[in-house]
Amino acid sequence: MTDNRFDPSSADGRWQRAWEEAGTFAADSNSEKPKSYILEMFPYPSGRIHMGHVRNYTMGDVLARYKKMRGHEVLHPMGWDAFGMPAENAAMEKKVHPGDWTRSNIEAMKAQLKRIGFALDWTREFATCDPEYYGHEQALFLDMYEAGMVYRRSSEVNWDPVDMTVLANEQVIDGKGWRSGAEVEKRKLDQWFLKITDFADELLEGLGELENWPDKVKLMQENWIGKSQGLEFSFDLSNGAKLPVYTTRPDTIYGASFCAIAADHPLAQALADDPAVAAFIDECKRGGTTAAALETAEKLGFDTGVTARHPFTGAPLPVFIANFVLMEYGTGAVMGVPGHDQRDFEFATKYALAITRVVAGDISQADAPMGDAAEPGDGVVVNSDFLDSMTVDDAKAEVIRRAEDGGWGEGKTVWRLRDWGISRQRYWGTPIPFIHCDACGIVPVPKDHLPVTLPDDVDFETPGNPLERHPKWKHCTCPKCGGEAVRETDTLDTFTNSSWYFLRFASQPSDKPFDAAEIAKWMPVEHYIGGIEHAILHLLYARFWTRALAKIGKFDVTEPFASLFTQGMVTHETYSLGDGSWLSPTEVRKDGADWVTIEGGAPVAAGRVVKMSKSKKNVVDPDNIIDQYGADAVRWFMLSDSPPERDLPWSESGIEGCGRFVQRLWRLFESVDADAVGEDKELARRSHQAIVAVAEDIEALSFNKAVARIYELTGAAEKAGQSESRNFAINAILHMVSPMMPHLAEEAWAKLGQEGMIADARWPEHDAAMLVEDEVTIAVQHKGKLRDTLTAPKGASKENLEALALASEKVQRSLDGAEVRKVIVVPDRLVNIVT
RNA sequence: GCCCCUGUGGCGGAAUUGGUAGACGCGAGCGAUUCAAAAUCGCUUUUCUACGGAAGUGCCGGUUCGAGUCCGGCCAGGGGCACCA
Repeated sequence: MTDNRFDPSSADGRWQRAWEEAGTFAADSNSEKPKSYILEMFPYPSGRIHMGHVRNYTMGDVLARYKKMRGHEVLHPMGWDAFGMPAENAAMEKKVHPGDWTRSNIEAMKAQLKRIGFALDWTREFATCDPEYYGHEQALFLDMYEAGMVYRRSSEVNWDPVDMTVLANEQVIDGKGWRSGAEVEKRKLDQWFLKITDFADELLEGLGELENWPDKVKLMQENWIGKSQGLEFSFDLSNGAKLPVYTTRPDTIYGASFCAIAADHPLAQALADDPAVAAFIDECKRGGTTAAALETAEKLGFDTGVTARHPFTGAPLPVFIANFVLMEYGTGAVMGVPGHDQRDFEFATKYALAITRVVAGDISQADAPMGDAAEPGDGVVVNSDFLDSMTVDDAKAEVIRRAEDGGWGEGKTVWRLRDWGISRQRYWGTPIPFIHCDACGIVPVPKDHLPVTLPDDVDFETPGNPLERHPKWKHCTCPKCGGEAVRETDTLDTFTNSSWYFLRFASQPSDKPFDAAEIAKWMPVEHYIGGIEHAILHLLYARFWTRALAKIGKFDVTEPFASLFTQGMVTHETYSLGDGSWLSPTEVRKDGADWVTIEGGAPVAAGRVVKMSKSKKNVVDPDNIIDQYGADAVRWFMLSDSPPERDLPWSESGIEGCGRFVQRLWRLFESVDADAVGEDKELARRSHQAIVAVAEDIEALSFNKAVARIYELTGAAEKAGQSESRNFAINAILHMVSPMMPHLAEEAWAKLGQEGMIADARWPEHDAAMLVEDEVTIAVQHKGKLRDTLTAPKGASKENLEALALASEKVQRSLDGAEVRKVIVVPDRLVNIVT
């Protein structure tokens, strides 16, 4: 008796080795074929592959394998985003070297990835902590320095007191460190910066050409870059100084009743000799920056006694130090227009300042009283002398024109985006390749001295930067004067590592970061797939690096990722005991309709379906699932049911269903009678239709729809009697599932006596003539409701369809003798009778 | 507060973009096979129904011969930004 089951435990590994030995997925850049670069965001080597990785890489894998079947030369690489703080945390907690910890994690995760059978080109694998990689990164950084894109300045930084490092604005969430969760402090430090603001305009404009990016991500980047246009002008102050302010509403200038400056504005600092002023400034700095604190924070001001002269009316406006004005945005000073800005309104109410209407619905409402809130909306300008009855937009332009003509102000664009602070006081990162010399100042490390490598002997017993404390590492000679000097001990933010890795995958010469000709062959990435959490940081930085390197003349690519796909999370039900403690899915079982613990049978509450996380214990380990069901069932599950951009709820019954389908397909493949003859036209037609539809679905990344179509055709083939058409259908199914369930497909391919591997096979051809149905089902409606369906030959005339519809007994019953006023016929689709 | 997205059976979700709502999967039920079980196969599964039908895609209204799809107004859930002048 033959065992007619597919056995993944023997087949999976066998085919994985076969692909590896044949070099099936190694990309040949000299190939004449059209090129496809498929990339998933490379993982941080945290220790284990989780289901989120599996979902991400399965999607990319289906695309890579499909593209190969379509005759493309595919680059589908994998590597490791290997620098970062968890390695240092592990070093501190477990007394291991960050490098050793990282490399053993890579080892383990690579073995896990290989078990899933991904079509990866492992020959291009690298980790960002390889000195070769970060050495080239240092070279690129020096190129950017030479091009004036890097600078150093003393700046107030976000200091994380727990991790003892500086954080980028992007890494501060609600005033807390993104990793430690500690309240972030302000400190002044000399920091390295990348001039991303020089690229603000093109990064914003470039979004326009990214047609295949989700609107959501583009919108988030647009908001992050935050372009606004307005007027910058200076008030003459009563103390003889000038006060530059920035406003996006110059049209409301006649409504200004005060000025407000930030607590750390130079003018405020100059007045800080007065203890009352100093006390107020201190109070402003203490204010929390959390969402909740801001929501409830009262608008506070301190009248400096100085007044500003209104540029048109000459009226004296009081100048306040105010807690709601930010030094980092615009000029750190604003004109307060209470009538049409909510913050100004609240401030004016508190300090009894004039609230004047200068915008109204129309000119006749100029004297309409203000309500209990500002009116920031559109309208016409009133109570504003020469601006009266102009639209808001015209008035803006007019005020800017007069300011420029009068030489007291100019139209200006202001960005929310700040320069990217890249200094990190950390060991496990790319050393910043600069040397500090007392005689020569800051000197770049000569390129032939690169890489500046990290020392191996480091101690993590005390917090802070181990490079700073290292006895020898930072001491060196100045490349310029040969005198004693010290190295820069800051390392680069890890986001720099992931800002160009896709270039290194495409081309990896040893003597330079990449080769322009090779980059031209592969870039841009055709499909980039990863999590929505990188919508701003990583994706903005990678776009910036690509544009910066293009500007230096490294290549012609401006946008690195032609199409972006952000996949949803893998979620799972949560389980908890009465005391609120979480239980892992392996600790519970279903007892009838209820959940109980496996040990002890205690009642368990099944909670919300949320992202798999260690803290909620609702994680499922891919390794265990692969042991149980094989790689193909897991891959199939990842593609089934949920649209890829949405969350995928993991379920035990779902994976079981996938395991069943793997066996069902195997039985179908085994049922092939190679000598079968005869045509089954209906099945043949459905096969051709599926070939077209599944291809379209895969190209649109609608894997759930492709899966559903494969189920349908499988069901039809199972029910059909033996025929050539049935063999054609099964062959089509085998090819269509091969990107999704490659091990099963190879095993069946071999068993059916086919040459070579299906990984090298082509996507099946369809016959356009076979797609057309000869009969169609026509819906018949009356009063907008479906009354009957009828079968008609495709292309039947309107008259025929109308006659057929009216002949229907059900339709006649519904008409009940009513007069037919109109009949709408949509050929091959429906007849709608109007009475 | 501002901006954006999403609401369809018990569940995940389809619906050629204005043309038969609920494909496909999961779950559930009934049956076949079996000494029994697993596995497998078949049928049923939106709701109500006086079995003729009627209602139904978060709610209210509109446009249309026809609305899950378009428009207006709500409600709920999720996400992003956040004192950005």
